[in-house]
Amino acid sequence: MMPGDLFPRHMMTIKGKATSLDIAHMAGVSQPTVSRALRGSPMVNAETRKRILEIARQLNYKVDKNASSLRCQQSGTLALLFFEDPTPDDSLINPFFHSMLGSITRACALHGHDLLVSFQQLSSDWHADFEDSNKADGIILLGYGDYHESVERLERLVEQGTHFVRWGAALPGQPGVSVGSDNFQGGFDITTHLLDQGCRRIAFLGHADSHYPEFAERYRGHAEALRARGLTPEAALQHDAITTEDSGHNACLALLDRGERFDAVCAASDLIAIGALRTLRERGLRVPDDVAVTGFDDIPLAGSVSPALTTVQQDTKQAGQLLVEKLLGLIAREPVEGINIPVKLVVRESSRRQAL
Amino acid sequence: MMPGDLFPRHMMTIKGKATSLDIAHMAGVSQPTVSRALRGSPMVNAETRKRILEIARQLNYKVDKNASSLRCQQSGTLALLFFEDPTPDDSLINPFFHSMLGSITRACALHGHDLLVSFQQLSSDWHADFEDSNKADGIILLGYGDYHESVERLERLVEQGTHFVRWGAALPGQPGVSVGSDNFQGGFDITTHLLDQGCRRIAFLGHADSHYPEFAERYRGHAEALRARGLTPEAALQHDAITTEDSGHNACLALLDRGERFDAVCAASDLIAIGALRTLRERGLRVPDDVAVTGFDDIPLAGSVSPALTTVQQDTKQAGQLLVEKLLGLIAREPVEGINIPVKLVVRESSRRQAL
DNA sequence: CTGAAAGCGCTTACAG
DNA sequence: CTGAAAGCGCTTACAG
Repeated sequence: MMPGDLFPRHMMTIKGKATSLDIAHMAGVSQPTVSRALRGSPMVNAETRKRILEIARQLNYKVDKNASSLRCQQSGTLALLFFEDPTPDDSLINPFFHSMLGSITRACALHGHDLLVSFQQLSSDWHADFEDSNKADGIILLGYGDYHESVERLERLVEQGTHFVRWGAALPGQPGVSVGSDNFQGGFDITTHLLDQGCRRIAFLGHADSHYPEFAERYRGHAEALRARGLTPEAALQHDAITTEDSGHNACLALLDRGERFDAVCAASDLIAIGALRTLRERGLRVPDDVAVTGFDDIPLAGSVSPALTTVQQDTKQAGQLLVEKLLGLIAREPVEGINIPVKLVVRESSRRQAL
Repeated sequence: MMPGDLFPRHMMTIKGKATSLDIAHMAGVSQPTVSRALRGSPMVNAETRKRILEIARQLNYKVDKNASSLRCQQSGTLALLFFEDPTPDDSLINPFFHSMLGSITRACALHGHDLLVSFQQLSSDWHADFEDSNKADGIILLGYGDYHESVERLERLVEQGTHFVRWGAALPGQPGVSVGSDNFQGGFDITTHLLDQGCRRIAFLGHADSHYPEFAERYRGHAEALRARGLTPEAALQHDAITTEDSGHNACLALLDRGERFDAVCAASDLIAIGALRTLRERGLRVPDDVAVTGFDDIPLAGSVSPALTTVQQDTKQAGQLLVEKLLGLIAREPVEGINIPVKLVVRESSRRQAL
């Protein structure tokens, strides 16, 4: 170290944040060597590295992510876009997505990535430019809504070469990579369970068309289970509903007011089922004795409502992990396929008939 | 434009993302002019600006955030750190925090900022270096837990000059800026309500000491309400609990097993109250007739459990907004004070006595 | 109103 | 094993 050269740079920046150049001066090495040492490069002398690391620790030095991201052209950050349903009011996010958020953040942390979160109105232009601006290396799309309204934008993302995965039914012919639950199997299993409980006329609450592919798959499983027992699905027993409690409440009400008779409600989601529970309670119908009720998702609420809700559990932990891993795969330009994750039937009181 | 100079730069980068230099070449201006035009600087000729904007649109150009953040030394990003309670398992985040997340993301968007989300184990070292690495301009801390365990780290953040706000009881002598609910008033109001319903022996479920300042404030309000009616708070009627359903269940059970008699449960949170509801149901006690029950938070579940839960509503919308605004104030080096937000009593069936 | 120059703090060839 | 050089893509004085 040259006497006249003592820490001039460091003296100047001591007030602000320390940079790798400050450390270089203090350690008497060049700035690239500091960079190498901090990144654990093997081509740095062990003692030099130790000295550098110690100084960095003392100065509470942290690598400037903007600089390193700019240089490396990748950010180590993923973006999560939540799409909200009609309710643009406060904070009524589907509880199911909350679990997903938890597992996604955890999976990101596990892979050393940070997570940007953004809520989107379905209608508005997607704020999907996190990748374009190099703030994120890829995007996770999460949220129900009319599939037909989003498919065009998905295609544009594919076209632009944006790295993204979406949570939803993984069906052939969709743009991009999807990770979802095995909705068909879930619908099949829970309907079979209702049949096993002696139910014969099962109302299905939830959209059953291509606008809502996940619900449609659940309905397909539902119908298949009926047919497997020699029953015929009746269109009159299906009523559209989106995944809110109110929507479920209204759908159940509509069927009752229309004079439909049924001994079970197979709801396309827990929130819908909880809305139906309310309708049935208001009408003095006992659950499960008069009408058995089932949901889908196994949100935390499902076990706490009264009667506790039989439902299909989605494996959110695995889902979050897979979403992150598939996305990282895409970013690494590996071949990536969509997947449907196995589900699990969870039987609780809402469908347990006393007498068989 | 010199003939020999036609788009050479552009030709080279047309495969990758467009940069401001590409646009400059195409528009026949210098790169700084492009930068100015895109940022809406008034010192750019209107026609030039128009031409530049059009080219940028065609190329789907987005400003590189890493470059601009590096240059400007600020990221336009805030970080949200969730601290989780004991349950390191999956995704059991307090539903109350979910609402907060919603309102915080919305407030961020409103102020043109992005949000990084990270979950922390309380025990581990805080991953609070988002600001040190220039990934975020400031940090929002969110999560219950033992205050004594975090206060030291909060002090270190203050010392380091980190910009942060935390959600929690805003009490004198705390390090940093806190935004919280008026927990004292909430505890006072809901206890007064129980007294108005004819309750006389009210159990309080939740920690009531300085380890959990928010709960302690609620208890203080509770005790004050009793005294205002000439009653004396009894230590035997208070039982510690953290904000989980299980903890509430156990606390209520412990009081019953200990032989305490009470005609109301004033729980320090909705989750605790819901746990208590379960205990009471298991013991064959009717709510509200035998025991009235109240919570605190007004999570979505509160209105859906049976009987629906009387509780104190925290204004999460305003909370999220204030957290973001206070933090932005700190970042802008404005003087910023903590605040306690007014709360609202929400009366539902769980405390409505038939006969007064 | 516009351009040439400098520089934010890194990482990565390249040369030794 | 280490250093000098270049450059990632911006923004901001500075000069005109």
